[in-house]
Amino acid sequence: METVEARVLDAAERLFYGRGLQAVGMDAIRAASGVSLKRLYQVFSSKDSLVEAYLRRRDHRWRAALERFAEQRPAGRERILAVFDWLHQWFQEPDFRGCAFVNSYGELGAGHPGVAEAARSHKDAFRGYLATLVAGAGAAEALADQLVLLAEGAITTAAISGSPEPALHAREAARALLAAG
Amino acid sequence: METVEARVLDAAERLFYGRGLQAVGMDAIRAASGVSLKRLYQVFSSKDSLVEAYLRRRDHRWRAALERFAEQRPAGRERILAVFDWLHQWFQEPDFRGCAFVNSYGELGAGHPGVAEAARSHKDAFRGYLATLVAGAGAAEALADQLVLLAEGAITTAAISGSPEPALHAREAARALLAAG
DNA sequence: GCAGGGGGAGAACGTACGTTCTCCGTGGTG
DNA sequence: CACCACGGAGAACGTACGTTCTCCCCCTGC
Repeated sequence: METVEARVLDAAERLFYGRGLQAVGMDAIRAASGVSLKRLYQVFSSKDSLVEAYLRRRDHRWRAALERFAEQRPAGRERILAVFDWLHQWFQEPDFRGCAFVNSYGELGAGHPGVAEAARSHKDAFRGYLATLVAGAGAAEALADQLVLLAEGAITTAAISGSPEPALHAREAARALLAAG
Repeated sequence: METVEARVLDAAERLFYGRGLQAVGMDAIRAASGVSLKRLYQVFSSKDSLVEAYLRRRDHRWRAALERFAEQRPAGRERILAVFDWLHQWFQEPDFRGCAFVNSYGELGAGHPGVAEAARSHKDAFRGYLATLVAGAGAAEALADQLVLLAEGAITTAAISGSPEPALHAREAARALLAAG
């Protein structure tokens, strides 16, 4: 009873995230979703609008998954370190290929304002979440910016190196910064 | 008296870095370099080989510029912090658009082994350089991995946010980690 | 002056893609 | 049964691109 929109977005996410935006044609999404081109264009008026819907849904899901995971740990330092444990788990998923927003921004960047805006707002929201965790731990607000860099760096480095280890290095650095602050 | 190869690589770097790999056609490189398609294909047998030459040259130049800058500071902690000062300068260049290797890897990633390998070896070399700086400062080797994450995160965050500030946050975090270690 | 070869401009070719259109079958409604 | 609105399959259309080819000019060596 899944809706057509959901089936299309599932296929789009698998393909766009796995192979890049420009490398995936609408026909590949039709084949992967089983939704005819005609119907597909009734639901998403263009490839651009499908790309933006993909990024929007991924942003919500990614942050919800992170928050669900972190909130199982006690607020404070524990919960901050949980972010890096979650990254470590994510990096080990077989289809992990880095940050969808960084990849999309790097591919289209300028010249595609919708994608650039999606990347900016995703990163802003992530920083905002870290800031609430930092406040909850009673640490200096500047720490949030530093944690963002560690997480961001870990995601990119894990993608390129193909190893989940950067999450552990980032976790250790975060621990040291928390202890120093 | 500039060689044809250099003119082509200059144009390729400007266009590939500024707009992405797939968004730039060979004809745009011909127009920007003033080298005819025929000559262009005599020097680079395919677009793929031009892309790889672009990444190779950029890797060398980028690391050489960083090392030239850092070596003006005294070895030790000063020289490690200089890395982040150099990033801060880079982020303010008007055509800064993040890391060419991260962008290329995100765009093509799997399915293009030459690009993936170029990204891996660039990041390895950068980590290697930081490791020598860390050793020169007498700090624990694990610090190199943490500094990589800060630098990597700063590059990506600066690109998406459009602000050079992440370099300062990364510098401050590096200072704290150095003091703690 | 002249033959020949290298190079430039751009056409040509094959392919891929975003988007739309045509044609047909089907299932619900009187 | 007759009608029709919808949806599927895939052809069609316009464009863009990687790569090669054609044609012509100019420069060199004799």
